[in-house]
Amino acid sequence: MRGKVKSSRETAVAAALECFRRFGYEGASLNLLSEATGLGRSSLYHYFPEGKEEIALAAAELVEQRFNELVIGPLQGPEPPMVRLGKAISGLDQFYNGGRDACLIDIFSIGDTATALPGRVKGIAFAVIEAFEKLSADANKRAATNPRASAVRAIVELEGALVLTRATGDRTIFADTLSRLPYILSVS
Amino acid sequence: MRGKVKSSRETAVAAALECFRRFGYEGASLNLLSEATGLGRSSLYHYFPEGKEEIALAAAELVEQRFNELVIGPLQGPEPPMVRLGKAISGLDQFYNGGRDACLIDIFSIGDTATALPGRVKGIAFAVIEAFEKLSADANKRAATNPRASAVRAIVELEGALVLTRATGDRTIFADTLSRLPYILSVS
DNA sequence: GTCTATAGTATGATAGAC
DNA sequence: GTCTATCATACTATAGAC
Repeated sequence: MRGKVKSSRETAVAAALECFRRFGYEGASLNLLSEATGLGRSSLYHYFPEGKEEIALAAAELVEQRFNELVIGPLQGPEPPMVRLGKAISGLDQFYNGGRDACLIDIFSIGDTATALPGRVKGIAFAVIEAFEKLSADANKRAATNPRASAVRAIVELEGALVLTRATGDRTIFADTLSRLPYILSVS
Repeated sequence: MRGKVKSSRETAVAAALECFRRFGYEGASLNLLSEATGLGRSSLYHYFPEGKEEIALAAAELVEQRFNELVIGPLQGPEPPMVRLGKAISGLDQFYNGGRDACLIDIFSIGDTATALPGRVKGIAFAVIEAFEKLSADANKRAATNPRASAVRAIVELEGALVLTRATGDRTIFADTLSRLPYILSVS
């Protein structure tokens, strides 16, 4: 029985994640979360007894899992660096929906949001930086590049592109940044 | 009497701006705004009859004014491009408090925030892009650079650096981005 | 201009029937 | 597991005394 279709909780977390990305932590009210998940406020408390903070934490965990599948995993594959980066770029485009969806690193670092949340997304940020760093190091084994600085700059440009794409509505900004990643990380 | 010191409204807007930058639009409740401004909820409605949205709009206008003074004005000065950019970099460092304070372009583009707000900050974003673009064009009059793309990339890196600095607490990210601006804009 | 008081609504969260 | 009903609190906003 279990495993055949996604459980209510799983689908609920995915819907809640959309909510948080669109409206922010404070903006995603239980009413919105209830509508988005189709669960009813009380049912939400059945799946997430600790309330809103637990929903947000589950959303952050889902992001971590998806990022591992779509970005970090491909970056660590056995193929040549450029192939790995190509897969990661596709994953990033998918994860951020072509620049339309916000990043929790941005969203969950605003305000006095609950204690566990900023730490969780901070961890994801560092994991991505490390993965980019290793890729850049692999691609430049005897060159005098600075993989760490390049990796940080890659995340900086991705986060900035998402902000500016959201603010201006111009999705070419995000697309251009994706296409710049090989250059930023010195992977060719 | 009036004019000697800043009016209550002016100081209130400055305090409210701090609130919005720290907690976001939804997170900055009237209680927080009342505490921060020292005005009392009712007094806030005396200065801003339309309520919270008017306060946020006034904050956005203050940002526009400060940005003109600290960044856009210096960029348009008569000095050589590198001197102008140096002043703008100092202005950016001051405006963003060394990376500690968020950008309204980010904050006010989250959620279903009131109608006038996203448009207002979008305007500021385009104004900065244009100013950077002209500076880069001035500095590369017969070179084959792309001033528009460079200007967009400068804002992208600034916004991204602010996000990542806020999320990680590492202010060197913002400082490094400031020091990269001459390179990004091909101004030397 | 600032205050107290308060309206009316939305919030996060709980209890208990089914 | 989902429902209705409800709690206490916080929210934005208004009215009116001073």
